[in-house]
Amino acid sequence: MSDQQTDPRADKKTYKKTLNLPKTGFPMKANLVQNEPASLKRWDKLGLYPKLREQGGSKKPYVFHDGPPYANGSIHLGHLLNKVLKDFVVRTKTMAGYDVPYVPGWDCHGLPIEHKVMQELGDKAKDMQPIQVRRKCKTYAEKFVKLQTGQMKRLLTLADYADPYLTMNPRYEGAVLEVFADLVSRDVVFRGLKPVHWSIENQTALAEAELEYYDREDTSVFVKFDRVDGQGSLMIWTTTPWTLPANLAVAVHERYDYGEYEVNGQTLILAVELAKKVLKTDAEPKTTCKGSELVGLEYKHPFINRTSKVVAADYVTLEDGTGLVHTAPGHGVDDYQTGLREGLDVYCPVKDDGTFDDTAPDWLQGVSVWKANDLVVEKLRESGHLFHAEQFTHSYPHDWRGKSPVIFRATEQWFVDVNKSFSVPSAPGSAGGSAVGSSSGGSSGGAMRQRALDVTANDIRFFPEWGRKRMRGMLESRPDWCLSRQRAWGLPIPAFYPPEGVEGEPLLTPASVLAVAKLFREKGSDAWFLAPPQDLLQHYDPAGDTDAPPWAKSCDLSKLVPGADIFDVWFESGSSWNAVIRQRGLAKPDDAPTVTDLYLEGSDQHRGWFQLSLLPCLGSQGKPPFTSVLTHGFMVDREGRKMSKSGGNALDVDVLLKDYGADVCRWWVSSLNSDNDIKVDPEYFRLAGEEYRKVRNTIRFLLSNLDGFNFKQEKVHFEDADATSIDAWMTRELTKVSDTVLAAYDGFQYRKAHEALFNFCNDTLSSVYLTALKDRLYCDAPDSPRRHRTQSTLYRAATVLIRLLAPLLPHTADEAWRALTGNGDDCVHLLPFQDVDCMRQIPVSEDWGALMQARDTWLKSIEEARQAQGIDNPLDCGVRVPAIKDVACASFDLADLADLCGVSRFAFDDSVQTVTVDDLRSEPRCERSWKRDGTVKQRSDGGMLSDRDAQALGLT
RNA sequence: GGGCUCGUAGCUCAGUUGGCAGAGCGCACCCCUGAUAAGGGUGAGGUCGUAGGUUCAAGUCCUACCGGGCCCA
Repeated sequence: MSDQQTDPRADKKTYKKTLNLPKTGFPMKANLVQNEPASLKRWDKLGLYPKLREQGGSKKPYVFHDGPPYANGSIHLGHLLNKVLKDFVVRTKTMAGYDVPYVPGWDCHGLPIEHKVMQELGDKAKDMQPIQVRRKCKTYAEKFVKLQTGQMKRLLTLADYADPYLTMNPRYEGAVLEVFADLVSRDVVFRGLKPVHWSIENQTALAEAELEYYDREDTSVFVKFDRVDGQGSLMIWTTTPWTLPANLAVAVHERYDYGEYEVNGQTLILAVELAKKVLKTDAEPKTTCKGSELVGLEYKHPFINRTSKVVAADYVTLEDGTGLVHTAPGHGVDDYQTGLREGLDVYCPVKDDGTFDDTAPDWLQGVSVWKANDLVVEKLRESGHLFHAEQFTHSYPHDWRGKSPVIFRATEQWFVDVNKSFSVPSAPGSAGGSAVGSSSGGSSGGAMRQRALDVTANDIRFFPEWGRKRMRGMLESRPDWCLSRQRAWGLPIPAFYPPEGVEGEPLLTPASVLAVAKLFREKGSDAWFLAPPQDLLQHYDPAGDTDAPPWAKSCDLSKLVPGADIFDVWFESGSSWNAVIRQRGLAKPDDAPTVTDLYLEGSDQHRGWFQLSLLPCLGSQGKPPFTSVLTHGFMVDREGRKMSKSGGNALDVDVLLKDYGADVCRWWVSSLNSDNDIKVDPEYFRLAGEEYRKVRNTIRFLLSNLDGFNFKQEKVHFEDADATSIDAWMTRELTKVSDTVLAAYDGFQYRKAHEALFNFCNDTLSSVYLTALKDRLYCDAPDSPRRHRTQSTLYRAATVLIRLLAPLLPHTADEAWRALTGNGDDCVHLLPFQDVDCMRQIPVSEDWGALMQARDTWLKSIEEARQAQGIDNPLDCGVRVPAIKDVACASFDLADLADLCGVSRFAFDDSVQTVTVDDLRSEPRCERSWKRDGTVKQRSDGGMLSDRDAQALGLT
């Protein structure tokens, strides 16, 4: 006995075995990198996604639509953020009681893939037919869909990966054409001119990505454009003299100063700031004016019988030239925009082969543009319009394949007119073939732009709210939508041109488009490149189509010439509300104001997918595709700079998953304010891992103290007398955290949920409640009512907490849930959030708020006293405090309060003015609970024990 | 250059209609050793991007500027 008293280790040995110490199979170490893939397999085996669909039959649907990432490359941090946020939506809405079918998709067509494939093919590409290139592209896209699918699954995202949507699938292609047919029937699709980069060598349009810039020496000229009123000349500058025949305007900047200068008896007008450099003189201008005063001034073309006007444009600069910009809408993008605004023709006298057509002056007809440069200069010199010519070296675009210089040239393209009013037949919506041709009794009129502005202002919800402004600005400034591209890898625009020798508009009617749609649905769009025209139109009868152009009605279909244009890929992805949501029967009812509930993408998609889904949907259905638009920001590094592979500051998702696991990455995502820029650094994942461990350990403590406890059989029903118990307080806290987190989930505020959950684990549970419980959990008799009441509460905490965490930490929550139920086949993801209404019935003293607030000051006093009196262990302290105003102090269990302070004894004592800490070291210590309880005395086994501990051991 | 947006503690972020600058992490010091590669307590940290203005009072409203981001040009 004396040994036991002198050697504390002996105490341990004696009584440790008599305690109810925590025990669980839920390990402290998560080992996510190994265990998460195992979870994936288990969910696959269980059929989690299909099971949820079965369950969902009776539930209200929540229609959430995935925007398609591009099927190219490995996923990056932006995908991680986007996909995890989307998964939060899917999982929180599912657990909130909705049916949330979620079809992931990929954007498969388009230039980046075609470009990559062409690069890989190298010289071989030149001899290949479009269909051969397309097959390579398809294989390429499939490869990356597969790769990315695996990576997205690894992020533990829940989606219909068994049946994703691919924009290159036949059923998808058919559905896109059905949307297009609707737009055609609204009469908003037209053919117009637009300048594009044109390779003369390959006689094809090129995209920006297919250009390579090299230095090139050209003749630059300063040219005098004589004023119609004879009062001098406008001086312009250009490095492409061959574009002068297409000059239709001169642009000035309204705010710049322009001056009239006398040179060799002529009056020349140019920007004051550039006069010295151009005229090589210090002469002062005769007069000056603002550019705005020049607007409207008429001038004569130097060698064509034509007058044009000065217009204003804000892209005019004072870096080169004269401040007066030669404007040829057929030969430049800026020029084209200006031309549109000013109502100028998109005039382009240059043919496919780079020679001038018969609208050009006769001395240029048939001449190539490169030869024309010299001819034009010579002509200007002869007529006295040339002020100066010099060789000029500048960076100039070249065809990436042939390395030959390209030109800007207006070509015929397909457009959607966003300013033309149309009406939409009333429900049922078309985009499936029901409404062909014009229809009466449609919905209200208005052009696409105006309709889009209206719904943006009034009907759509934006998260964050400023998305509304951003969308509006982009809609206001957008031009007509150019739908066509001159490429191979895409969805063909199903237009047919008349046979050679026949004049007329191309055949493109609602019925002809739907006929091709039907064919594509059956055979895929490869048919366009394989089948003869009469087969492409096998579902079409021109004679019965009132919209068909006259020539087509009597034409032998086999003589038609299929067009070579494909759709802008944005039209394909912008039709996904039809090609995925409506086609799969997932849409909201036809009479609902929108097709889906939510689109969620990066904020760049205000211009991209959001807008380009909104426009076709308004055109086809007369209503927006989404009720709500949720956006997130972009990844930047810790200095706030953009992340890029070339910048060397990009993080690899595979590496992050390997180092931290998906749940930690997801926990990080949930911690973000994702409205705006998101700073990323490896360090932040380490910190997220630390927080994750904290949460995991808290759950582990809950589970480890529920070992052997059967909630259904042993749960304690709270009586009124329990209202002042610490367990009642915890129950109230549970309802609070549940309310907070569910409200945050409902409003997509995952950061708020994250914060509430972490603080609940870290503070409410770990620091306050669980710490206070240790004594009773470990030392009370295993089946004591007090311990059972606490375990009932622990169980409730576990079930509420684990389910709230499930959307954020799918693996860990699942693992914990199976540990809680003891059934390895259970799956928390098949359950709704825990209903806490039954817990609200449990009586709770309203005094707990004041007590918990007071606890902070008690702890501070205890700390100070321990420092002052040299008391190491708080269990060597007793605390006496004066009664708290308006609190029924007498009704509280002093043992609860002592445990909340971590001391051996607690009392309300009106004889003290302030918190008083007593040194209890002279009193005997219970060798089992280590508390200096007043009841400690020697027991029948010889140990010094308190009443409670003696009772627990059955000793007297 | 234009539209939208952001700048608060070392880090991540809260800060409603103007009313005494907050939380968590990290850090420092201490405790426990019966959650143990865990757990608890206490504490230090800020000229709210800069400069003006409105106001009794500004992180918050206004103006300009500086530095980021997205989308355009």
